[in-house]
Amino acid sequence: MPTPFEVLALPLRREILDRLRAGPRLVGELAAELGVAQPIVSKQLKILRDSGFVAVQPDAQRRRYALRPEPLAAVADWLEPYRWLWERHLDRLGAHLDTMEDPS
Amino acid sequence: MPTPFEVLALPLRREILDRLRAGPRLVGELAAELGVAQPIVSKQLKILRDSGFVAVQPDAQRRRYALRPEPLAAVADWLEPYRWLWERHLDRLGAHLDTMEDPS
DNA sequence: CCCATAGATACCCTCCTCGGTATATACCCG
DNA sequence: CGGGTATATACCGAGGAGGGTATCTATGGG
Repeated sequence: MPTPFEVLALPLRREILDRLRAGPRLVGELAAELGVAQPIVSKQLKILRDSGFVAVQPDAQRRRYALRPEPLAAVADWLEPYRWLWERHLDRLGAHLDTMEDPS
Repeated sequence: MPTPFEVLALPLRREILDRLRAGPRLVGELAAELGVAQPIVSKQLKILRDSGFVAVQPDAQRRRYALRPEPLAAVADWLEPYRWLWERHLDRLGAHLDTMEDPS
C-alpha cells in the first residue's frame, strides 16, 4: 500500500480529490469532468480507495465515491513540525524552539 | 521541475527534510546519519534544491544545506481546503459551506 | 605541489508506474 | 432473458525514477 505522499504525487489523483471536495461523484461523472477515459479513472480510484483517501457507496451498477479524511490528515500532521518555517511569528517560533529535538 | 508532491513522494527525501529541521547539515553528515551512500544523498539534494525545498551555502569544499519554506507552504496551502474534513467543528464546517464551490 | 577530503556528476540497470485499449462483470429494464 | 449501461480488471508498452558504483572537480593542508 502506497504512502499518502506517493498517492498525492500524481496530478490526476489530486484532481479527483479536488472534484470530490464539492461532493460525492460517480465514476462516469469524474471521467467526464476530467476529460479522462473511464478505466483510467477507475484505476486511480482503486489506488485512492486502497490508501483510504476515498470511500465507495455502491448503488446498483453505480459507484458513488466520497472523500475520507485520514490520509489527508496524516499529511497535515507530517507538515505540522515545519509550519514555523513560513509562519515566522515570534510566538510560534518560540514554541518551535521549545519542542525542537533531533528526530531519531 | 517536479511538483512539491512528487518530491515528497520519496521517503528518503522526506527523511532528509526531517533531519534538516534540526538545523543545517553537510552532505556527509546527512549520508552518515541516514546510512546512505553519499552520491545518493547528493542526487536527492539536487532534486530538493531544484524544487526549492533546500538552499546551499558553500564553505570551501563543504556544502551546508538548509530548509526553505516555499514548497512546504505550497503543500500546506493545497491541504487547506480539505481541513474541514477532519476538523469537523460546526463553525469550521459552516465556514466551509460558505466558501464551497465547484473547482473549475 | 601533491595528496586527501568533500561533493557532484555520469553511467548503468532494474523496476514500477502510467496511460491506452480491450475485455470482463454486474445490474437494470423492457 | 437479452441488450444496454456502469464500472472493474487484464494486459501491454513506453518512459522515468531510483539505487549502485565509478569517476570527475574543487579546495585546503602538509
